[in-house]
Amino acid sequence: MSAVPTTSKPAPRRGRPGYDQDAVVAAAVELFNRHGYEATSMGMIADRLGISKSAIYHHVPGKEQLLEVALDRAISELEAVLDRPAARERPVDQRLEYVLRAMVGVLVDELSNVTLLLRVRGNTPMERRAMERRRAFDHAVADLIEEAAKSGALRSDLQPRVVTRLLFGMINWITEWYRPDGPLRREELGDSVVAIAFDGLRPRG
Amino acid sequence: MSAVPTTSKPAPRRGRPGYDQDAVVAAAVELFNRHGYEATSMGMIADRLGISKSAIYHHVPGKEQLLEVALDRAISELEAVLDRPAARERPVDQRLEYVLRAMVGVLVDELSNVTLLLRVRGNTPMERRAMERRRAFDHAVADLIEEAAKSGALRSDLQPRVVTRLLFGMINWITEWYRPDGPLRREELGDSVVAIAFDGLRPRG
DNA sequence: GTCTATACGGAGATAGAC
DNA sequence: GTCTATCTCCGTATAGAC
Repeated sequence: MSAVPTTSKPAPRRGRPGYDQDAVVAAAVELFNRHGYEATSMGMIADRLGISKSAIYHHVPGKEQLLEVALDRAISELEAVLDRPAARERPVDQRLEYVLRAMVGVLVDELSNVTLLLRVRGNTPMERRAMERRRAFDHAVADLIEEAAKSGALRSDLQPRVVTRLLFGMINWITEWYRPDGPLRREELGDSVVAIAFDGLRPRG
Repeated sequence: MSAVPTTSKPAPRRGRPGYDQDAVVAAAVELFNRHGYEATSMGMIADRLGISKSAIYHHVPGKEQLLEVALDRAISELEAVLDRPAARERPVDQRLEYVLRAMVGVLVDELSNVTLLLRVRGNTPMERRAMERRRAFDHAVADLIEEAAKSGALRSDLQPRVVTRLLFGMINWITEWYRPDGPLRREELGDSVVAIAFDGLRPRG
């Protein structure tokens, strides 16, 4: 249903060599994350790629589509997590644990695009559409947490909504510091998130 | 030592009525948080205040100082937390708990300014100075966490650096969703953060 | 403390050549 | 697929009147 084709064709392109849409979008996303979307000019993207401003318009109709392609990719990957069998066919507490780990995985794999998604403020209709999809995803995970709390798998003295926000904080903030070329692997990161979320830092007696 | 005076004079100003620096900065910060610093124009700030662009230059030498005043205020409040007696003169685990709660308090009290601080990307020397102060604060809290881990007050199977990042995520992300006019009070929020951080979500048997 | 008028550069986007 | 040239609008900042 998305208006933006992902253009992920692994087949070698024919014709004159040069950039394809994915490469242009990737360069744009890096700059959007550094300077903000609105403050990033087409000239900056062109300089980064070593081509002229107008050449970008061959790959994409305008600046906003550069953002839209990246946001669509990020939110689609997150949505896909909830459709996986492991996120649907288990006891609630195991489903929640799986989803938290999977969210960390998507964040790491799609770090730039998800970073961009999390920074969108809803200043245009397109941004609001992306935020709405994100909000639906957040709600689905919140429902999972509430279900787990009602089943007795989670402590009952905390508000599920607040818990959801705080867990999302732990995970979403990963985009602000994680570096794929660093020493920490995604699996260890997921383990740490789950460890704190379920058991906390105090040693168990 | 900051180059930017805070201009917090509660005494009524004399002379011609109009805005003072604090009011101009407050309006600017709201817009910076919505559109990003670079994408916010002096014209947008002027429109918000109902004055002309050039009138702003009476209160502040330029756009960058609007940012600097806000960042200085945010980081100063955070730094002050670590100087409080309660953050220095107790067992490490109690000091850590106090600091986490106090960070939540500062975030809530200085929500707009701290939000802005957390979104700075280091694109100018001034932004990098603010980030350096923030980094020093983060390091001080990280040292506290490491000290608590070594003393046995925290479990030893998690890397203190990763723990620090995840705890900062829970807290810093509060700027993305907390609304002061909402039903959740700062004390409850601090309690929830501490509860998850130390004990996690699993019921204790 | 605020205004109007203006300087000057850079923004997104298009036309049309190669 | 990329280029140069150009359109039109908006950016920060300044000068000087009230």
